[in-house]
Amino acid sequence: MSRGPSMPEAADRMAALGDPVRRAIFEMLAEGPRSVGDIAGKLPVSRSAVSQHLRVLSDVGLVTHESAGTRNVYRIEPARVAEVRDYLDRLWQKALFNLKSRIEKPHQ
Amino acid sequence: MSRGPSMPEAADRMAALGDPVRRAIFEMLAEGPRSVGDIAGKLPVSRSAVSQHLRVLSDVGLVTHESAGTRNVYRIEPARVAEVRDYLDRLWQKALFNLKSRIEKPHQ
DNA sequence: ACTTACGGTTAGTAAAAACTAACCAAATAA
DNA sequence: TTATTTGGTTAGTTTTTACTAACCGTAAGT
Repeated sequence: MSRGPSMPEAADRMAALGDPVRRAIFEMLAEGPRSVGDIAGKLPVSRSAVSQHLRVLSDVGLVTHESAGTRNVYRIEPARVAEVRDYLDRLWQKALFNLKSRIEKPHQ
Repeated sequence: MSRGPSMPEAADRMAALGDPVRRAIFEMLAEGPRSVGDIAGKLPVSRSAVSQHLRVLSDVGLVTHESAGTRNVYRIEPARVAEVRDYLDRLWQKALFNLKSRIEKPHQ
């Protein structure tokens, strides 16, 4: 398939959502698009920190941004969220199946 | 509700799955229950590291263990995985809704 | 009893991640 | 033009995290 050197996958997005501040940012964006300063105003970290967190989220494709004048408005990319959800759903189904089929037969 | 001081939530489980080694362990366990040494044998980290990772996964309830003699067999707790999936699903739905309803009205 | 296999815990170290402060650039307002 | 707002970037520090090595306990085998 030869995807790029480090095309972000569901796993990378999971890591991005692992940080509590980034989760807070992400949940805010789930309510609707917001500017950087707006987000920073509601969190106990500096605007710079928020900007860096948004970069991480952006790198894995979970959010996109669009500049409106001097402001930068970020929004969630729902399709990427769905991918992470589906990744977990597959693991969940697999775990369910493998627990049912080999009950009490660890690693046979 | 007064849940304990640090009852693990979906968000905490997300953080636990943020580490690549833990994700590898978790995906192995999705195939079926395995012992600590067995897992360590297939990963480029020490048995001690695996033990510590399993502790993290165990603390957030994503896995459980059961000692069989001198071995300790870990398995996935599917219900907890489903909770994380549902957490993401709610965020996804919310994001979808809020993008549709207020198009081009950032933070109004 | 001794030995081996298995795994949790601790101490200490190394690596990664998050944060603030300072700076710079671009767009708007005056 | 000059000042203000907004936000990205960098440098440097602090904090957190992951890791190995060494140790200890327990269960089973001999």
